Amino acid sequence: MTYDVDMTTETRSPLTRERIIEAAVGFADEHGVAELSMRKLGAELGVEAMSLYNHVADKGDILDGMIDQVFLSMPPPEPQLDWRDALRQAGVGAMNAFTAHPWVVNLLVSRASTRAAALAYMERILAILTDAGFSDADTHHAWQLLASHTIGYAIQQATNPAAGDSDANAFETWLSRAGNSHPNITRLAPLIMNCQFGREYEFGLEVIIDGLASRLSLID
Amino acid sequence: MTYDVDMTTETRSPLTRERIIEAAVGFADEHGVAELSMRKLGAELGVEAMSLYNHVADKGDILDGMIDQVFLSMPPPEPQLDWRDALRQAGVGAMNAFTAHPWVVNLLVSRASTRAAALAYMERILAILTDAGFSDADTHHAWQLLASHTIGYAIQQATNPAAGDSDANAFETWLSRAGNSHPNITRLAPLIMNCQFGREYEFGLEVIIDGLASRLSLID
DNA sequence: ACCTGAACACCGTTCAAGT
DNA sequence: ACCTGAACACCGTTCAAGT
Repeated sequence: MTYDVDMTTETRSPLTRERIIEAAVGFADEHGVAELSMRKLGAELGVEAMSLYNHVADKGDILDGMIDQVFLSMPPPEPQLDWRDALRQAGVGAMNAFTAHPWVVNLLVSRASTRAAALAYMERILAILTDAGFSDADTHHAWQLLASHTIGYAIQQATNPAAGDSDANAFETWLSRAGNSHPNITRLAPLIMNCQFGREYEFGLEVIIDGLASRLSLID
Repeated sequence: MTYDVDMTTETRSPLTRERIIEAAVGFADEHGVAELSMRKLGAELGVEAMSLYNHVADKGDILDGMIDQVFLSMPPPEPQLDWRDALRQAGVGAMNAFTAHPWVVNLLVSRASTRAAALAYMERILAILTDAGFSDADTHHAWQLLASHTIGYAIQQATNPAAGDSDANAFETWLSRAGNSHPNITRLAPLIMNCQFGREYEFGLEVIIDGLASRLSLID
């Protein structure tokens, strides 16, 4: 005895590239990107691994799509903002996305591919700087500095020795064993273990923006 | 008929953890860390893959050893230096090591393990800052800022869209297709493609050191 | 003590076969 | 047009067997 209405079952919508990438992002958020495999992703979607190849070129295509989706989730800065506020908003928006999806910095490094969405983000920052009056050379310098700062903090956060359950333990056991020969780390251990990366990031962002502003004031 | 002296053959010295890691570093320098496998590494050493397990715990043990070796290759800053020069020397030394072994930033991100050699590097920087007169909180801020800057540039360099042979082409073909909607990237393309990351890094390092110095002068 | 072959459980991917 | 099972070439790793 069969029913016509099987809309109530879990897997209704047909497979698409979009749905596959969405599921991959969810899987990576939950289990980390290292655990992601075609077979597991297929199972997540109620399908065999080989079916995925009807909608994506290969696994790399999925990983690229995941990078794109994270960058697309960063809201564009509101256009009426002062360039300082625009940079703050763009920076914090990127940092938030990297915090929500820590695996993306791993993908950015390991794939070394320039994704369209990442270039769109870059274009936004370059526009802010150019409109603020920076020369081409200084706009490029500033982009490098801002991008490095953001990526650098995202990585510090993602690889924080004192984050996670087991890692905090690992850091403490290392301290109890090697602490004597590392007096400064020992003394600063509480600060290191309770590091608020978001605040550290914003502190550094202010330093950089101030530095850029003083450079701009030299010109006009 | 056998000879006692087989010192002339290629594989004389016995297998050790040290030799394995050394070979792994050389392999990664040449082929990239993604290509590294136990079987290939064994072949490189004239031995079956399974023999490696007599000297290392597992592949992760090798990867950790590779991280250690890169950090150990960074020379400690000369002790008599002014703190600004000491930071410059430590920063440039780290950047040079990351340039010579671009795969290490990949390992740092993907493994998220805190290695003893990396902590020794951290201890050096903390000592410089503390000796210069920074408070504990500011020493921690400064470490975060300097480390983020260094890691960030290393990654920008390792994933540079205009580096390598095929990637430069990829960036140019992307430009010819999407350049119209990205006027700032198009205008700055020559700067982007000829970016001297080492110089960009040092430019940013000076900005950071100046910012730190002004913070220090507020105190005394 | 150290090395090895065979085996196991996993990969990404191809391809002929199904509907 | 889309999904599948079997297969291929590769992983990391274990283990009993060799010397």
